[in-house]
Amino acid sequence: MESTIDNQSVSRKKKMENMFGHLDYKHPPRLCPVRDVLSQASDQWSILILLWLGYYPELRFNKLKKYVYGISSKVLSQRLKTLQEQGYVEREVFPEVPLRVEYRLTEFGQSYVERLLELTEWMHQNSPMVKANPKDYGLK
Amino acid sequence: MESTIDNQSVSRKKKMENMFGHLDYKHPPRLCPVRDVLSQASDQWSILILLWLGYYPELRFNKLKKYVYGISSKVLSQRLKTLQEQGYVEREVFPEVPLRVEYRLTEFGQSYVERLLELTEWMHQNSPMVKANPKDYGLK
DNA sequence: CTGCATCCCGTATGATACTG
DNA sequence: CAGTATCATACGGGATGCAG
Repeated sequence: MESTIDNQSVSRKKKMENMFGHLDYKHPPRLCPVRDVLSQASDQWSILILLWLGYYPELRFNKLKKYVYGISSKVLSQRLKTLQEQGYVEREVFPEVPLRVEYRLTEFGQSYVERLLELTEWMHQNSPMVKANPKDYGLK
Repeated sequence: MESTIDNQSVSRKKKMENMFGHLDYKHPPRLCPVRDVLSQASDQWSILILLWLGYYPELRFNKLKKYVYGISSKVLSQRLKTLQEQGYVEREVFPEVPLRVEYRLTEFGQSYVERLLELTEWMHQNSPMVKANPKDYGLK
């Protein structure tokens, strides 16, 4: 039992050292997976957007806006832009009348959503808080 | 190949339906694992704090502050408080002179850090951006 | 329909100083 | 040492309007 915890601990340390370098806070690495990357795509809105894009093969702007209930047009377009730049999302414009724009996950995005779902699912199953605090998200 | 993608897609949908209910945006579930839980513990500072607490068995306030370079006392204590309330972190006070306070992960926190590390490690290995954008985090 | 521009505000954050 | 209090500020994000 204790050895299991130790093994986990050792595994964690190894992983961290691989990512963060020698872990000397006086000389931190130039590249930080958390600060540089994860923080760009782990906020509430981005996660919800990505999950919905993982559920449907493609989604148009206003459809997405409905599913991610509560998000504003501005924030949605901002997040989509960032997610696009970071390589999670593809945007395709169909020059029809009226204009049609479709968003879909890239392969990289698909892969990220897999991990995200594992994390979210685990949260859903394990956190006592999620079951204790039902809320209304400003739905009308 | 295509069937593999389909299977992934089916798996994703199943997971989402389990977590989010029937996925009707007009009648969203009262409980949302992303909005209620994950968003509380997936911001940049919380992740870094948790990772460091996963690396060391326990850490004192100022030590933690040094490792999570760039964080202010205020924000650190705020996050620790939240993480404590959410059940990720334990706080122990030793009424010595000078005062000593130690923080450590709960079992739940340990478990979360495992998942966080997987995600972070994957980010580190897969994102092209993390390698493309070296930065200075205000270190002196 | 898509989604950007503008205005506006509350909160989060950072710096500094101070207390138990 | 471990935080809290205060102040100044930056940023996220909502509402509205409009352009392609």
